[in-house]
Amino acid sequence: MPSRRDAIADDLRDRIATGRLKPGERLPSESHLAAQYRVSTPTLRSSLAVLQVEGLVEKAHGKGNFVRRPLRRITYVGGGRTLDGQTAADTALSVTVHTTRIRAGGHLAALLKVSASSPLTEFLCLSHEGERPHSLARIYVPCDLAPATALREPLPYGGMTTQLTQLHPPLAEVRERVSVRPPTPEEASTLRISSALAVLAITRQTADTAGRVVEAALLVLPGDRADAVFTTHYVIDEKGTER
Amino acid sequence: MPSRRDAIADDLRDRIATGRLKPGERLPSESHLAAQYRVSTPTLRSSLAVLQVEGLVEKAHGKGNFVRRPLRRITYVGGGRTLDGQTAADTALSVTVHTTRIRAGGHLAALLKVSASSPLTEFLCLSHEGERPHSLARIYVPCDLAPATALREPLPYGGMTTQLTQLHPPLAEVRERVSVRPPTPEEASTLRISSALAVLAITRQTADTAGRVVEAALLVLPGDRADAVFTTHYVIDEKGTER
DNA sequence: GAGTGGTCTAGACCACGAG
DNA sequence: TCGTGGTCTAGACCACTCA
Repeated sequence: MPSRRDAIADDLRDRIATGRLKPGERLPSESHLAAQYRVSTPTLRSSLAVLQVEGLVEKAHGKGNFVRRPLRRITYVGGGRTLDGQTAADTALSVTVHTTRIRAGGHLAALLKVSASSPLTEFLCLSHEGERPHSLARIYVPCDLAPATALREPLPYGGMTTQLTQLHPPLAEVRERVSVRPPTPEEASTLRISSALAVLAITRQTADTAGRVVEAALLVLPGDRADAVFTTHYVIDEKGTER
Repeated sequence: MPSRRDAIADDLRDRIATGRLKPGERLPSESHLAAQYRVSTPTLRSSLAVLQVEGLVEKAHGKGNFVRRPLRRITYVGGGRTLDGQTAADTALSVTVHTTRIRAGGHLAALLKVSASSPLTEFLCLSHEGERPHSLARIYVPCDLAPATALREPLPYGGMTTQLTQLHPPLAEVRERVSVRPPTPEEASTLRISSALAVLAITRQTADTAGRVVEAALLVLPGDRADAVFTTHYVIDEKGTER
């Protein structure tokens, strides 16, 4: 037997799917809905929570619950085609970059395969699509690979990309690990997502032909809007099929 | 100011991290904990819900709340190295496969780039690691590529892999789309995960050199245990850097 | 100030698991 | 049967938004 919560969530989901509740529209207040469905407000709120993690409803404290506008999906393209990973070209993204010099701690040292406390340049990137926060990226590069001017005049977004593709030795391999987890409180607030919504977390390592890790990135994308796409081509040589 | 819920969740998380609550151990009952923390049971339950989506606590109706044993991570390796995508070799996975003949609906037809209602063979794979459900895979192959015996004697897991790598024309490209979403009720129950825990959903298309999609797969992995790893190599030719 | 959602309470009743 | 978690109630009080 379906619970009241799920039954109400199903009904509201249907009202959204069939357009009886339109994108951007405000739902009746929680107390009104609770009265309509003849349940208590906590029960009704748990129904809304279901729709919230599905990305169908957006809550705004003091204003109401709103049907989410059909969300433009974010597509992360893997494989190092764009080093920053964002399809920054087609969507008008505004990006703020903070550049800092830090020292590798335990986690970062392992990621970049450098000794602990070796100097790194951190690019902290927050991209917006209009008013809406879009994604969060922390990119780490060994200091000798980052332009010395980066601290004073931050690179434009993607500037590090062209910088790296001209390296010697050249780039050889991109390794990306995708996982899903709840956002940290900071991530939830900067991305303006509910802490109940999972994020897509991508850890990227880029290495050159000498095996040196020239870049590592920690990317965080809101789980309800983000996809990551990876394309791998098989290469045929004389001996058989390889990768 | 942190809410009571978060404060209690933080405290319990700390008790788990420092080993004062050990893996597999049963927590005090919810009413006991509520009394200890001097909150009502709904408040305490919401704290446990936080730890639950973080994968630290497991609830068992009628038995209690348990600290999760450190979970062996599932790593999906992308790029078609193993067509089934599971690292079946090193972990003792038992897999049940159900083979069915179906007709492509709208979604599947688009995925396989075939006309609607063209015949497909579906491999419904549920893998277990010991007692614990591990992952769910629905693999679709055009009927003429699936061995005719598949319906009577289901292929061993991975059998379709070797079948496909020997194709003519040979395989050319694997395209994988990773996204995160809440599980469907069926997925939640077959994978034995809470419906509040997001899953990693991977849609895979494998094409041959003629551009024909020879396989499509819908993979579902529990979000608290799963990673997906993609490795891309750059190929250098005389003209410059390519992929 | 009026209305909204956010948090929390102190219970009630039901469903499940184990002895 | 007993203790457990699962669901739900009918409120209270606070914080936020907007007129």
